[in-house]
Amino acid sequence: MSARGRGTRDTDELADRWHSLAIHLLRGLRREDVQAGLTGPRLSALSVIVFGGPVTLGDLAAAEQVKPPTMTRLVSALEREQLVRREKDPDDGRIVRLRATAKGESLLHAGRARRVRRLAAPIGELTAAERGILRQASEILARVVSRLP
Amino acid sequence: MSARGRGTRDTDELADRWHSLAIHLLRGLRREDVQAGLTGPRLSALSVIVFGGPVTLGDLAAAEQVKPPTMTRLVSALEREQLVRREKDPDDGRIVRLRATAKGESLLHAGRARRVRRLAAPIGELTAAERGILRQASEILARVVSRLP
DNA sequence: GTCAGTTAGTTAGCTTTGCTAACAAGTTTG
DNA sequence: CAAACTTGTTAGCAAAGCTAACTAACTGAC
Repeated sequence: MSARGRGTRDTDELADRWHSLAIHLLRGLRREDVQAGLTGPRLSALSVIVFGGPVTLGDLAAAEQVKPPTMTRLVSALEREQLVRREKDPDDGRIVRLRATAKGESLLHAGRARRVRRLAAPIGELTAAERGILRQASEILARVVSRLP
Repeated sequence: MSARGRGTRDTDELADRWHSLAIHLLRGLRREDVQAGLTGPRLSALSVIVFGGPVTLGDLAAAEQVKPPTMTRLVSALEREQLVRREKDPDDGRIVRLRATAKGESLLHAGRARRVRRLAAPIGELTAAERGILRQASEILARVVSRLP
């Protein structure tokens, strides 16, 4: 079926609903991010660095769907708080490699736990079947997001 | 089952997954919002005004999960572009009631259509069953968001 | 009826995040 | 080697979020 074929009305309404949902979900969690000592974008970038090993600044910007100057600033903030180190690449002097410090790792885990706890509370109240639907939907939606034109 | 009972690991992972998904969904749509002539928060506020009839500034701020000063500025921006009118309440001089102008309504619909089209493209490629899951999940997640502590 | 307290919204000032444009330094290639 | 490309940074702008402090208007107790 084509993207504008049958079920267009349905599709549009779904799209709108998810857009609004994403906005409200993030606003609901923002407070917690701040309490964790890191804002959302910083936490998100730190998370990629922690789990994705040493990574270049450009790759990190691409992963976070952000332009390089924005990532430069995010990384500088993380470095100022000693959560991340910039390392020179021995082979290519232009490249900056990013690595999390021990402090960065432990802060990430603490912050993530605190944030997740907040969202996890109401998710934990759901039935197992409802959580199953959320799980399936998250996989579908991840695919949708990765295919945004 | 309690919120921290069985399935805690599962719940935490779901929470984390949805948080990250929301961030990336919004970043993917940001470009389109700008092209629509309105930023995301403005579009979102305008949407509440258009569909929710005349509404007070405080109620709108609460609905958008934002503090009053933030909403004052969003509304001022919308008013400057003549998308919204501030109206005095005849009974209570403190209250500001917000109403969309005709221009505001048409711009909302145009912007919404443009934005939705972008997200709707990949959603339209899904099977009907997958869309069904997304629909169920959106209802479940809306309940989750409304219960964020 | 007046005065204290509360409520609704605004103003001022700060931080963070996003962008583009312009630049510096390093690498590759012709 | 010089030209062109790549990587990251700096500078400067706008938007959105906040708190603190203020004005104006309403309410209630006396």
